Amino acid sequence: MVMALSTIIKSHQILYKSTKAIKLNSIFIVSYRNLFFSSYQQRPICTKHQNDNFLSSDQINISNAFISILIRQPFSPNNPELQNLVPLLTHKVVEAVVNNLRSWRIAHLFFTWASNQRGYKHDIYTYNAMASILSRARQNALLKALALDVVNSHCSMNPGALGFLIRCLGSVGLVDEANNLFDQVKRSGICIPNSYSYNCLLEALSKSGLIDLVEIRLKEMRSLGLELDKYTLTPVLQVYCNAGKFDKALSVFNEIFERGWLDEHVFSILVVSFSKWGEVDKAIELIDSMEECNVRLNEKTFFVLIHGFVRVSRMDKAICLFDKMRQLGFFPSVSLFDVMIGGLCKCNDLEKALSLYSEMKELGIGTDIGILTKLISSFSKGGELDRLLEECWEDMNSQTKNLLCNSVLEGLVRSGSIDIAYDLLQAIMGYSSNGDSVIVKYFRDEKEIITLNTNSFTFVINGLLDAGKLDLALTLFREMVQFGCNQTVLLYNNLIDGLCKLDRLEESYELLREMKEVGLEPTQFTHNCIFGCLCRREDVEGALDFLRKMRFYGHEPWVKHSTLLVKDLCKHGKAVEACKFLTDMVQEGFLPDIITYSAAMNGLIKIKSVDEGLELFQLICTRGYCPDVISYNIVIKALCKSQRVAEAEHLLNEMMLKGLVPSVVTYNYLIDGWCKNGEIDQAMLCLSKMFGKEREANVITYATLVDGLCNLGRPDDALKLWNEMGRKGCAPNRIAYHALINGLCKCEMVDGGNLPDPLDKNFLIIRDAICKLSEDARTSSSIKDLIAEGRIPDVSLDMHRPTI
DNA sequence: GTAGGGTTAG
Repeated sequence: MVMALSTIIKSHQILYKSTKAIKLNSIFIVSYRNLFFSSYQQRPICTKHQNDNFLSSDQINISNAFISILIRQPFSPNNPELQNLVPLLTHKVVEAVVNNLRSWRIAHLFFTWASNQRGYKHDIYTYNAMASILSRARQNALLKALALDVVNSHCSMNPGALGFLIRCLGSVGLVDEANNLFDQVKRSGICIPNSYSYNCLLEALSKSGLIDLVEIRLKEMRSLGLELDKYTLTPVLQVYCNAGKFDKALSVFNEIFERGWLDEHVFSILVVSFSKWGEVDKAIELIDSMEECNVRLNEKTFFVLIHGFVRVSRMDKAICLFDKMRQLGFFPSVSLFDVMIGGLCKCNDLEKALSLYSEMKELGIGTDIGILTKLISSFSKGGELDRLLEECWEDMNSQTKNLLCNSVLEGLVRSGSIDIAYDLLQAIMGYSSNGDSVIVKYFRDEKEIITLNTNSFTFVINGLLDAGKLDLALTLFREMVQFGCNQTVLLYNNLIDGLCKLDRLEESYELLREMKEVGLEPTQFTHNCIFGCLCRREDVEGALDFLRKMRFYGHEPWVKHSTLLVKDLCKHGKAVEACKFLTDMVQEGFLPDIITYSAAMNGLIKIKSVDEGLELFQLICTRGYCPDVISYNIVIKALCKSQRVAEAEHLLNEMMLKGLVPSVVTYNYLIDGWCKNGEIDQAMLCLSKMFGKEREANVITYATLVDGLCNLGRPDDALKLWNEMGRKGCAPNRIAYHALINGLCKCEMVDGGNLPDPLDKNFLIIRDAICKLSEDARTSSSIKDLIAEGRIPDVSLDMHRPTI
């Protein structure tokens, strides 16, 4: 065998070159490892895996031979070199090869190839080696297949091996597979699971939150007389904690306690859960009792807990833990100070934040610019920035002061103190400023060391723009150049945007011209600010001209602007012009979208005719647009309003066939159409079909139907529906009340003296509606008129009105 | 340092 292998290995060029006249001994491994390190970045063989320790030198060499073939791409199962090695395939070799290939893909190809070789069959160790690699690579599908393979192969396994496989499955969430595999091997007698196997399964089930299964398995363990240990109960505790099952978690915790298994991990699970449940006090109590048990939280748990407390703004407890942590001898990191100071700033406990900052300095932790920035933005909010500066100014070198300057500017702007920011900038620029802020004084005294940069100006200019101080922003923009700061595209954009929003179009053009002159390329945003302004002005020709210029830059006009233009034109009765604009846009190569066309359709319908709207609808369909629910709604509405409900129904079917889900608006239009068409039954049928769907009927649906029913002289049904509306939890509004009272008046129920008995529920409804309408300023006068005319009763006289 | 525009009842 040694001879045969020697021949094979010698046939490999790589090995031959690197190993020269090699013998089958450990020298080969060393040189081979070097080879991989240098040229293949391969993990060295025979170091990481326990199993490798037991490999004979033959086995090592065979594994190496396989690997050297496998890492040469591409892998081919019919490679004669591989075939030559088949007689040497053993479980140990397969395991070593799989474990030492860097690529899980190649490992799996090899693993599959091996399973197809005559005379070779995987055992649980090769399966597990592969499973472990697949789980680390998160190859769930392959891992699932492997688990099935294990079961079907009936390969024997001990409880430990079963546990290992279960953990592989569990770690990638294949918990059903783990559970099934467990049962299958147990049932078939392949393996008799022991406590360890069960513990592995419990851990997997717990991680996936499967409480029921955890309970079943635990019971199973108890009934089998298996010994429970710490590792059995810990996942049980975890699953209860994660599910918020407070009592059960506590009872498991107590069992762990009674059995003397309490450790740091168990404590941490419960403490972290308490904090997640918001039971901050209980968490603290538990930490105290841990001390009695001589168990310490570790640093990571402290960190998690403090973070958690800060997140829910329980700074008192966070401070408590922070102190405790330090009492226990942990040295808080700068990131923990960051979290604590950040939390205190958020809660506006600036006093404490500042004192923590001092402590941090005393501990010799350097000034952190992130922490200072947090402090600065809070202190500037509280107007006490000077106190902070007093505290930290002396600790800062000129570089830090310089860095801090922009943070101060940013903090001031962000906290809304744009005036102070502006004063500060002016002071550093050497201009006199009106402001007398202490912050300004600090920096003004050291203005020589402060180098302003583009960011300094950007913060303040943007702040001024947000505050609506466009002209001040423009002045600063002009001045920044003298301080050697470059004007940027961002600044030009923001200023142009500001000008356009104020309809100062000429100045925008001026800035646009200027930015091009200084070699800054306008962006889509720049152009669209101006395009939007032209659209808002309803300047169709201007917009089209500008759009042609934009095309030169390859910039697309934002369709929201075109839509706005179309909508505004339609609003002013210029639907035809709107359509012309769209046609021109298309000719320029810019295609409107379905929303723009919907706006145009709606306009055409309003101003011209239903048919012209429909025509546009058909046209865009033939051009490949897919109308959405709203575009269908627009045409359905048009058809319903003009008594062409059958056509509307046809469109409803069409949209549903396309997979569109009609909205409540769609149904409301149709319901109104049917009501007006005298097809009230159809309308009521529609209502009944809307129940239980996502498109639940709303107050408009009911008001429409109430109106419809009253118009058909069915006041009793209208009142019935009104009751139903209340039962469904749909609150009536002013329009609905109006529809009811008006409707009832129309069918002479109210003024005809046919009111229900005052003790009747319907009477109360009517009275309530009249009250509501009387209370509303928009309807009170017309209600008064109706009362004066004697058409409806004056309910204000009714002093004994029971509440409904 | 980049959005959000089109459709309901009396």
